[in-house]
Amino acid sequence: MGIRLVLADDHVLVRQGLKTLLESAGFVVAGEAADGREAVRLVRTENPDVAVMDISMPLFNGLNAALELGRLCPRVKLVVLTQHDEQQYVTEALRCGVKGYVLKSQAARDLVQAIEGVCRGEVYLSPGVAGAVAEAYLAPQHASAALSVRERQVLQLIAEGHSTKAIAARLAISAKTVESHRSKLMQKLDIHDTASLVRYAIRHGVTQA
Amino acid sequence: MGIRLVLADDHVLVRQGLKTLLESAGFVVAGEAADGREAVRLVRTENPDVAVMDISMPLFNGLNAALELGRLCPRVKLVVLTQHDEQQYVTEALRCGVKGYVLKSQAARDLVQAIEGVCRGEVYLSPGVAGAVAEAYLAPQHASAALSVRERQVLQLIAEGHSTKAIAARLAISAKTVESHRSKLMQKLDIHDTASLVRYAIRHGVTQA
DNA sequence: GTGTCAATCCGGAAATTCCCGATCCCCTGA
DNA sequence: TCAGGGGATCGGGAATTTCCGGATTGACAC
Repeated sequence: MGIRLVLADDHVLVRQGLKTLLESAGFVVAGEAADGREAVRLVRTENPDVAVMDISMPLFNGLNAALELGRLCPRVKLVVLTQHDEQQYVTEALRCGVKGYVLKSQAARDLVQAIEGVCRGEVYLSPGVAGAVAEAYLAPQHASAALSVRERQVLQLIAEGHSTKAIAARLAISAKTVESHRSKLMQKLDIHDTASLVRYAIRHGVTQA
Repeated sequence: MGIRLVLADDHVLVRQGLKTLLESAGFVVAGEAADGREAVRLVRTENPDVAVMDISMPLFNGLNAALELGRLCPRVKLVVLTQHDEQQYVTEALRCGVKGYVLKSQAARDLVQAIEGVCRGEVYLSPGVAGAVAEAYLAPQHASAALSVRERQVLQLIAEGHSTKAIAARLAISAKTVESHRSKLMQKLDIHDTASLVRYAIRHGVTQA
């Protein structure tokens, strides 16, 4: 009998497509969920071998679900789907107990291999993100992944569109200090342009679009 | 013979799923593309009945492609897929000549109906966005910001974090021209810093956070 | 055929970012 | 107690980018 899995994605259209793909690959889709909360409930009742879920879902996302499943059903392996290949996403997912990390930009075969891999107890990463993980291990700064209060403050002001000079004026410090915080931010986040900094801030709720 | 269509989505995994769904619904998928540019090229060579594409794709998104197809291949009907049901997204898509607007949160049947509808010359909107369009008619507040195709394209690349130089290289134009587009953008939108430009782009679905 | 406008390009001044280093202060652990 | 680490603060100078003004071409409308 095939591997049983639960599938979670807030987009019904995408979910139906994935379901079809996975079934034609020989898996059994034991249930579907539209958000993380529902996914957790489903995993507890269905007790599948693997849970496959999108990370970005409304209300209760895939990583929240991952943490909860890690506590409640540690036997169930978790494969997440995402479009993000940046280092911070991958490492954060791994910290949440995710066993498989698959990029949506990869073909279906990649997802199939990930599911089979985690069932054998392996950790599976899509081609292209393994490098990010290696970097994270080599770079000895992941202890300082957390931003300081001042840095977060500067990040918010940058994302709100204030110039370095204006930020300096508002915080009553030198423009050079603001630059310093900015570069520290970029270093910590492995981001090297303002636009990506803004997107990071929005994604992390530091400011709004 | 079934309706021929071209499918564009930057996520291979999602695209494969959609392809399977559409084929089992009796459509013929004549080609697949990973971004708007490729989609336009494919439509011109394949000359399908319908183009189905995700709005949010990197480098050259679905609405850019919509505008270009409206000029080059007005016969080909366009159905866009998106997760956004807000009024501004819908009306903007309609202004770009989109004939079908389907939410990813809807089931596959909705997409099938949309494709069949636009082939009969109808405009199809997913349940839930019709109301948004009605609102837009009642509240005629726009009168603003009709960006040219090129400007939208530059805006997207800026918001994705590419430098002026990199954008120039990708578009095969002078960096000076990119600067020119950028300043035109800022003038039209009354925005005067990159961060706000990025937030604007995200709010209007030109790129995502 | 004239006017408008998008798209392209350029020069030069002004502003900003980036990469180096440095000081001060606070806290923690040996 | 004191050495060390890290955050917060500043600066110089090179490199890059933005900003402002102007200018040309081609498409399309009236």
